[in-house]
Amino acid sequence: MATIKDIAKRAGVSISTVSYALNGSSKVTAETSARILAIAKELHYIPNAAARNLKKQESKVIGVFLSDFNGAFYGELLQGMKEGLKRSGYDLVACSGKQSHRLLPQRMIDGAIVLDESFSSEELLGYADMGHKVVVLDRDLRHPNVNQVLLDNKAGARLAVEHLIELGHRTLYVVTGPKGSFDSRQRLQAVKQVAARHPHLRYKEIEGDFKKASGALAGLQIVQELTEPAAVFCLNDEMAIGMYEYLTTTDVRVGREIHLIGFDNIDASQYMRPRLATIDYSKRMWGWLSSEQLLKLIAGEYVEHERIYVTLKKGDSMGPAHSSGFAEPSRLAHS
Amino acid sequence: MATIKDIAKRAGVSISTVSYALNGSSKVTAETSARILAIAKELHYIPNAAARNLKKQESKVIGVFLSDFNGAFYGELLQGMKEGLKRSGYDLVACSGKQSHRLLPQRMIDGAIVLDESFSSEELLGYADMGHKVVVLDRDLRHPNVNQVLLDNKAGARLAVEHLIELGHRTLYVVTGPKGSFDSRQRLQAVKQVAARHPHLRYKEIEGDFKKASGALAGLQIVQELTEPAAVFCLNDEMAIGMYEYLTTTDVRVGREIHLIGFDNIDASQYMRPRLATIDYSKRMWGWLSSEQLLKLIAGEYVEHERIYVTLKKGDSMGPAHSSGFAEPSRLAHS
DNA sequence: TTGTACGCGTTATCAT
DNA sequence: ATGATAACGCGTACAA
Repeated sequence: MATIKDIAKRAGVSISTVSYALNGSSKVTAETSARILAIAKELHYIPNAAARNLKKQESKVIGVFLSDFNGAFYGELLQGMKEGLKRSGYDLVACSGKQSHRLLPQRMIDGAIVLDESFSSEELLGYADMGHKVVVLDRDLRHPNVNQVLLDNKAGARLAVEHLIELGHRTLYVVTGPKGSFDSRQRLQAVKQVAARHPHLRYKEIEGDFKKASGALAGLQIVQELTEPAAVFCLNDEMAIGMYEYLTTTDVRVGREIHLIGFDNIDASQYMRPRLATIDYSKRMWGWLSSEQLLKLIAGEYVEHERIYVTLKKGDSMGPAHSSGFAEPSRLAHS
Repeated sequence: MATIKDIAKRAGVSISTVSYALNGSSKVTAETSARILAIAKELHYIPNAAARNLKKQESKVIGVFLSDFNGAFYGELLQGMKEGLKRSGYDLVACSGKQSHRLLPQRMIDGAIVLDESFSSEELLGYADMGHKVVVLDRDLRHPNVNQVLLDNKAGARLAVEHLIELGHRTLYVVTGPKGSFDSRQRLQAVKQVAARHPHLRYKEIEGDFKKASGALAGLQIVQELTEPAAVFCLNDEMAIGMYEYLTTTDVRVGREIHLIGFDNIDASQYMRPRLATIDYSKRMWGWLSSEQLLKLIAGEYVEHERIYVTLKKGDSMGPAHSSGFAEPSRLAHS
């Protein structure tokens, strides 16, 4: 490991001259500088991050904390973050698990983007109090050092429910996310608001956990009590797809007896036939904006909370309520 | 930011005493130690990683370099790595993109696991020469500081081809990965070896890139020239699923006119109906073993290269060749 | 228990 | 105008 000392010795100058040369300072003559650069290259010199970080009190790395690495839309989200950091000199590392939280207070990273319910708000506030900068994507957390970049969950849920009401549906099942989920709570709240304005709508909740299997399970339950066409709003696409896949093993047809709509428009949704109706938003922009906000926070700029707008993505999995006459109840196999 | 200096001042002792107390050394009396710990907690003391890393010449973080964050099996793979590091005191961070390579030479991480073709072997060897520890999952790279944990690609490809030959297939399309891919090259090589032993096998290559779309494209091409049942070996599941999904839009039925087998057994494969035949292996074990190997490398232990064994996962997407009579060529719509 | 050198790069200050 | 000296950031660990 070559250090600036080695270079200085070899070049016959002091370490400060080397440092200045390496940092392109005008305090060194062009020739000296060139000679030093040449020697640095020759020795494969690479500055030690620990030393630099210690002095500069920054690492030029930002961390994103995810609940796991399985999330169906993490790819695009992280891609967006990387784009937001492209020209900033910052690098992005993805972390998961309580263990890795230490990177923030220990200052190995200059800031954090959090999309992980299991990262407690108390812990986060503690770090914020210590001066660390955080952007949250999954909760309503107010602190000068915390910025929010949240999905417009309520608008999305409203769009979904109003869409199925317009299509004439009068029976609505809602499959929720886990109790602790901010997104799930917000979406559910909006569903209730809309439902309250439509008293003719029969409305029932089924608890899920945002994972595929819980969607399949909810599907099983719905099929068993199905007597007329029903609309199902799965609060995310993963559950919708889980239910979808379960339904293909029964005689119940999606878009006929059961009408499905999800939330997230993950990659797999576009491949379903009939296509899964869902709520769409740009994961790339979400990531991009998050990193932008964090950079501003780190730079000490004032930033307002941001909201990611959503749109309705129609699909034949959610059709009009009346076209299916339920003429043959025998089709409803209970497998 | 409280430092050991602050604690020392408050406790009326020297910084070295504080350091010993914090590190649980027996050189400090229990009372003093307790007092110091209490003050540390009170001041919300957290050691500065840069200072510690600088002194200890290690960061207790290892990095995994991925080509992107979209990979269908990264979730399980990374989960396996985390398990391998569980009790080691090391944390895992995932990185992507050339930018982030600096973390290794700058010593922000103590070692690297590489699954990213775009991370060049030259660069990697350079780092290995500088003493950095690396585990590669995607190439044959020999160096004292580099360990390989590779899939048994050849066995897998052999299993796949022999399976379809046993089922009576005489026409085989192989959809390859990108040219630079080590996995693709190895799999292809094994295919050729088996094919050479079965001269009656008509065998044709189609170039793909391991992504969904290229599978669909290959499907289009195959359908257009299809005159009798054919077996298709997509060198990974993503392409197989791409082709699968394309075929559902035509009159060609998977498992009848076209028999499909993939490689990887990604999550989505189990949901296809008929199920996608594929080559299976434990992503969790792959990750687990990789991190184990890296830890040993870092510890200076001697480690041999490892190989991840694979198994054949049968599925109805690959049925016997003879059951489909091709009685109605009109079924082959060219949509 | 404590003083202190050390790890390494940055930068203000001082000397030529 | 150039470049050298030294303090600094913070925690570790040896010598005293």
